[in-house]
Amino acid sequence: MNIGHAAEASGLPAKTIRYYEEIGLVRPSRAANGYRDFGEGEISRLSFLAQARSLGFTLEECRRLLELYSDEGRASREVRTLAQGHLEAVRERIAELGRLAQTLEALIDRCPGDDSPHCAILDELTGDARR
Amino acid sequence: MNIGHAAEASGLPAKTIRYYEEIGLVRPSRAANGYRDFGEGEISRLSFLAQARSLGFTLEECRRLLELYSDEGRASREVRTLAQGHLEAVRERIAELGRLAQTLEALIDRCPGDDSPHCAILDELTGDARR
DNA sequence: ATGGTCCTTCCAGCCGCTGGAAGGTCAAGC
DNA sequence: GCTTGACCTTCCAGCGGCTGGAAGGACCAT
Repeated sequence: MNIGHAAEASGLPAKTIRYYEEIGLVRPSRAANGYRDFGEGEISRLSFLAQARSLGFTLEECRRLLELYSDEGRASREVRTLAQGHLEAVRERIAELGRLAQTLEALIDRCPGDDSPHCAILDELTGDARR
Repeated sequence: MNIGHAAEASGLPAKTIRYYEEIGLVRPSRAANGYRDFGEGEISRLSFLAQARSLGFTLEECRRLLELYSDEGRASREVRTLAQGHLEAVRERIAELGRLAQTLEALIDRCPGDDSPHCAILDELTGDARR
């Protein structure tokens, strides 16, 4: 299976697959003509990566997840802990963005949004927010 | 005012200030010895940038905000629109991360997290989620 | 033989910095 | 006057995770 088909099968762009090979996440064999040749196992890894990435795991987390995936003797605790950590990071990010959104909302509310130059948003940015 | 003091005054690292100069967000003059020399105006711009960045505006948005800031004839509508767009982007990101968190939570709940190798998270990633 | 579609490698760029190397400048203390 | 140390300068490289493009080889159908 060459890279084009692997891309179609896994849902990842060919460019991304080459990149994943470069950083050692997949190791396709090579055909006589130099083309990459993806077997079942490699396709599985690629699909796995596509899924894990879509859940927001970093590539390093993906690397660890792949290790656990191919380790029959893994403890599910390890997977869970990894996922928990990621979830925690996502939640923190959400909280951070939530505070941001609130601040922005408040500022937008106080900006007239008309032809006049006065604007609470600029006031905040310049530190003229008092008054 | 040299870059070290400008950094202290604005709250931005000196490296960042140099970078901002490189991309044309600030234009400090130079002293005879080649050192950057920041006047009041430049310090204001740096503080403005620090604030705007902390509200999550991209550097391109910051550039536009600085333009509006120094345009006495601006219409506050323009600032508001820019901020609205940014807020919208933040909200979308929050929604996206919220969906992510929910999915992760559900998966984590279904993973025993013990010594056994079976794990709903890995099942999801491999596409074995049915059953 | 020709054309079109694949594949290969390599290099560069996105964003917003950040680190480090190599060297110039300045102020204080001996 | 000389050294030390803290500043400053430029330049280059790297982070994550790709993405685009150029230049050239391979394959397949006509």
